[in-house]
Amino acid sequence: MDRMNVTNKAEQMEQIKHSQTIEDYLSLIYVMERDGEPIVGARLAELMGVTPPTVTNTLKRMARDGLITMDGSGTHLTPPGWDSAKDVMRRHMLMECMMLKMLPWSKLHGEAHNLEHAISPEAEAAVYEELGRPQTCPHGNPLPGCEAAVADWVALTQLSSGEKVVIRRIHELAEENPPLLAFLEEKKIMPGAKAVIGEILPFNQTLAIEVDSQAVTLGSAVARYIFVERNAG
Amino acid sequence: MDRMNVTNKAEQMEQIKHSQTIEDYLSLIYVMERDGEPIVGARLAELMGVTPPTVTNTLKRMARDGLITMDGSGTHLTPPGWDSAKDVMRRHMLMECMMLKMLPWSKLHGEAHNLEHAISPEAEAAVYEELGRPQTCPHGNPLPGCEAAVADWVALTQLSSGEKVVIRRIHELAEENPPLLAFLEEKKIMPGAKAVIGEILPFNQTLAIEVDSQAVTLGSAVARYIFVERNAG
DNA sequence: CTCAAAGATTAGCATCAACTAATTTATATT
DNA sequence: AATATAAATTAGTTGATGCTAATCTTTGAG
Repeated sequence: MDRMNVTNKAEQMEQIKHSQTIEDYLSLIYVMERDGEPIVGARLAELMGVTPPTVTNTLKRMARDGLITMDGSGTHLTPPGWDSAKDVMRRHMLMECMMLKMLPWSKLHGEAHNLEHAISPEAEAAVYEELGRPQTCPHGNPLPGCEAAVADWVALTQLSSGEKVVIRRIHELAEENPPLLAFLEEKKIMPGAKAVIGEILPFNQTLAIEVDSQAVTLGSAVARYIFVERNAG
Repeated sequence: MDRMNVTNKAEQMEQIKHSQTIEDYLSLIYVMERDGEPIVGARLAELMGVTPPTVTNTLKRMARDGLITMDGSGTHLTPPGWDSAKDVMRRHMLMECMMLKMLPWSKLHGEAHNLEHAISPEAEAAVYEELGRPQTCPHGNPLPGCEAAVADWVALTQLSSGEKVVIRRIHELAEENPPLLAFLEEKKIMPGAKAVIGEILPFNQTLAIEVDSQAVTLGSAVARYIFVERNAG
């Protein structure tokens, strides 16, 4: 009896461990669901670098294991799915923070993508404390539960020419593109950088900004994923 | 032509990536080969926590992939096998060092056992520099190429009653036993601790030592795996 | 309303890494 | 030499994760 109670408590606290593959799917679905976007298998296939049938199979296993539901209303995380997904996301972001002093900014995501599957809950907690309980990752994305910390930042695409801003956040889905991250780092488009909005050319799907006295023209698909703080100098 | 040369150079430098399972086998075989012990499949099965047929199959794949040879003279690492094995060992030990400030000593090995498969060569190099190019892991085992740093330390089983020593090294194979590590940590039998050899009872297969004013009796199978510095009391 | 593009699924296959059950091969010990 | 113990292997199975080829299903434009 006593032992059963202890076990039950442990199960409530500790996260069930999933395979690396499943954890990767959970991360992607988490971001999409958090942002209110539909879960499209074809999109997952692109982001995961696998074929659509592989996604179908994997999502079936996830549904079988109670992580997601797939009905007429689309694909959605279940409550246990949310728990596991938040857990993976937090590990991912803390691993990015941990490696901040070791690696260039643009390589943090890739490194953390591997480390996130390997770190134990105990080590994760130690890192969290060691780093002063961060609310965002080095790209400015919020740790699960800290969404409020980023709520006021707006996408570049919502701004007008001439506005002065501070870069605050590169969205998770942009992080999935390593050459883009390297480009942004080279152009110093990173959290904390001051910027001025330049020419906005909707017909050309571009938006120019000046960062560090250097003009950079961004495609709108990228600009959509860069969030800034307004009225900040 | 130029591109091929570049590729070849890269292959010489960068390590070929193997599965976590194969990396785990490589680590164990590395330690056994380094110490001149024969590679016995049944021993690998115990240490890996799998059944003997699984070991047979896995070793076959490793031989097929050119990591080991299995002929009349036993099982041995090939030159590429040595390279990959050293690479895994170094990553493992550096991950132990990296987590030293986050986790209790007895949990470093288990954590690093997971992280070792996840860290990139670039991050590994950064950690190595950050930590001041260590020669041993927190258990006193030598990084590949640093064997000389531990050559003078002797096993507890080779000492006589009354000798004053400093604990220097807990052998890799002892690290595979988590309860043992917890026991050693609790008894403060860790690198750096001063100790005095107590009663040696060969017929009982025990050896007593005093650490931190506390007497501890060790089984000889454990004592064999603890190395100390002599004449350092 | 038709039809092409996009998305999802089915069917069939391969590899890795496990397992059990049974067998074979050494190695030691009387 | 005979036998007991230890080690290794063979055969057959499973599940996760991938693939290709082919086949539905939507769904958005005309």
